[in-house]
Amino acid sequence: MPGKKALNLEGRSQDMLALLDALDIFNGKWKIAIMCSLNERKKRFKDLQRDVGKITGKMLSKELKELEINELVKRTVLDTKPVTVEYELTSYGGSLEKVIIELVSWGLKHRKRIFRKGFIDKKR
Amino acid sequence: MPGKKALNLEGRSQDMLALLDALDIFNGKWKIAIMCSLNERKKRFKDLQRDVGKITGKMLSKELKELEINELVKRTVLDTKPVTVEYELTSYGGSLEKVIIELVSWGLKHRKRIFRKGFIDKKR
DNA sequence: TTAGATGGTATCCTGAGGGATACCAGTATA
DNA sequence: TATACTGGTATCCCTCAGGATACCATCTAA
Repeated sequence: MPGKKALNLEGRSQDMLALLDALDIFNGKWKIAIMCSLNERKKRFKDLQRDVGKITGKMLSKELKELEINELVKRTVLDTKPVTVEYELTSYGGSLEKVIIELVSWGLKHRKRIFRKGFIDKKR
Repeated sequence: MPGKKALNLEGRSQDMLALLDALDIFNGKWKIAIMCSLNERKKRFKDLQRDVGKITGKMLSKELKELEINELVKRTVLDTKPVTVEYELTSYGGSLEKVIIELVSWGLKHRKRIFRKGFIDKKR
């Protein structure tokens, strides 16, 4: 199939570059889940740990740091009896709400489909 | 979904379970990018390889197989001079379009933000 | 006193995710 | 003849993501 040469096909499209950039931000196993949990409301460390799968403290701490660096999450230390720390989305982090909503929405449909097919959820 | 109140005091919410399921489907470094590329139109192996980042043949092959198993992508072998293989989204795979659109859209905004801040894109 | 909750950090260690490279068979083009 | 394209496989190899575990200091409740 010759002949389709001269489109603006100089490698990857802007869309693809943008997507790869976005995916870079969400490397690691837990970042999107954390963002999703925080999208509900601000939460403390242990709340997050219970909320998100079986993440270890070390991993949660690490992922949160990276999200903070990327200005998606804000960390606030409260001067309470045992120190508590609150995590919340920044307004920039909030700009991910649509992505998260679509992802969750798809996940819900996917679950129904899986269950309809009779598969068993062994992992969680 | 917005405005959700159901306090789920015992463990993770349905939303979180659904999200974790969805993320499981997209493990690996390239699956979402592949889906994005195929969302544009059906493509052949080498087209995909050029389209998506610097993915190796081995990885592309592997990711495509997994997507096929999950019924997100359909593979068709064409009886041409050198055998060509077409990959396209299944209708189920197509149900991810909104997710992809939101992700790309966010990525584009993110790129602008990064460039505005004067960071340099070293990796691609 | 002991246990629990708070939010972490420091280490150790393993598996697999994934890159690099070579190779294959068939066709075409120069 | 030699090179390049098609869509892959087969190996080798190695980093590092991420799990397990222990630990820390402070405070409260039983």
